[in-house]
Amino acid sequence: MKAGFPFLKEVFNSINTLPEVCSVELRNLAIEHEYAKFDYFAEAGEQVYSIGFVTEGLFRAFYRSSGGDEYNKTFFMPGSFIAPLTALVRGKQNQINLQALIPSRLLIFPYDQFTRLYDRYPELERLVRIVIQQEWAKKEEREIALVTQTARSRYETFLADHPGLEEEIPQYHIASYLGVTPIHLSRIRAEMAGR
Amino acid sequence: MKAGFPFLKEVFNSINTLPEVCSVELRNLAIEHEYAKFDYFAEAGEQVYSIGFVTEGLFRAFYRSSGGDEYNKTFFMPGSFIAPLTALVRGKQNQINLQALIPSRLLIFPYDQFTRLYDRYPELERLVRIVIQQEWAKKEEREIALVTQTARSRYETFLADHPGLEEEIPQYHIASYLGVTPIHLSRIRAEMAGR
DNA sequence: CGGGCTCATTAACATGGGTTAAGAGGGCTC
DNA sequence: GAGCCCTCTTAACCCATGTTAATGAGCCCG
Repeated sequence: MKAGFPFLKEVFNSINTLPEVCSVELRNLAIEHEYAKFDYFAEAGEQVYSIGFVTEGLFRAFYRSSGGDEYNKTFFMPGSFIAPLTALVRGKQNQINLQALIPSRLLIFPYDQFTRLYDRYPELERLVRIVIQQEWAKKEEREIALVTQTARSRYETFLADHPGLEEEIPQYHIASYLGVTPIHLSRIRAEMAGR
Repeated sequence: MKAGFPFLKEVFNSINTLPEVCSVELRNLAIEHEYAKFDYFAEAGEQVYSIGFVTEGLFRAFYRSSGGDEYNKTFFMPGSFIAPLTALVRGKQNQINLQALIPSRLLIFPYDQFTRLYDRYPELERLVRIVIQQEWAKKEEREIALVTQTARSRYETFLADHPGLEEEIPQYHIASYLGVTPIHLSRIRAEMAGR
């Protein structure tokens, strides 16, 4: 039961130390859930109420355009928060799909109960603020890369940032993350190998 | 003296109500500074120590590539926080230029003293968390738009999101924000007018 | 072992947007 | 009013990347 919780506690404490009572409340709030390959934690079109913490496996966040094309925004490795944040924050219908790419496990928290803990544990709110700040900084880097770098150098950055991930998932997921077609990624790979 | 402070207080209270003592401390911490057109609040290459709040005018955040090309990330209207957040959070050298596009005014806070207030005023930390969450959501939308939409529809979105701004700044700033050359923006405009 | 899958590669062609260059219009200053 | 600078536009050409289509490799399953 809640086998992933010690891992969560370890990750949280490395960001901002929480009082023991707060950890206990978090543990009581969490449910642990297992995801098979291709299962969804959240889907576009739904109302959403939860945030998750990845304890095992791998997820992706992707956006599906009206034409049906998919664009991968982020990969989530163990130790990350995973949440349809925009929908939760704005109370709007979710636009972002969160899907397991391999068999995975999450600790899941009801968002309203989680945020209600902020009132009693400012340490938790601080932890969340810090995590979101870091995510904001990552997004800034990615935004700049998308506009100023070529697809090839974004691929090189991806390889450096996600060691080993290339072997675990199909290349079209990586292409989608880079914002190019699988055909073009294939060309880039040919070009990199050829010289 | 600190003419912009009532405006800051109004904006802050519309996000999360702060205790009066906290407002007083904030006011004591702030210095007000005037910026002429093209003055910088922060420049790439510096160490940075402050966050600002725009009370009048207009700023842009831009990234300058190694080749010297500029890419505009954000425009800051009155009522916004403005800060080189990535550099502040990571303690690294700043990469992002923050520049006034018209004569402007900021309320400026030393970042370390501002964040130290979080310990005594969780309400302030909550306010910051909420603001950053909203900014994160905006960045998500922008990221998706950059990858999935054509330059023309990004321009249409820009016009809807920034009413009136087009008349205030040169078009090359808008082009840069859209991630295209001024030449191409001109083509888009011709195409939109022609039909 | 043969027939479908899925995924990656390759080629031919199409297109969005970059680059270079030239010119036009508006607003300065002297 | 002449010259100058800054901004925007237009045109010609070029390249990165998308699209469509065909081929091949690996794999699963009956």
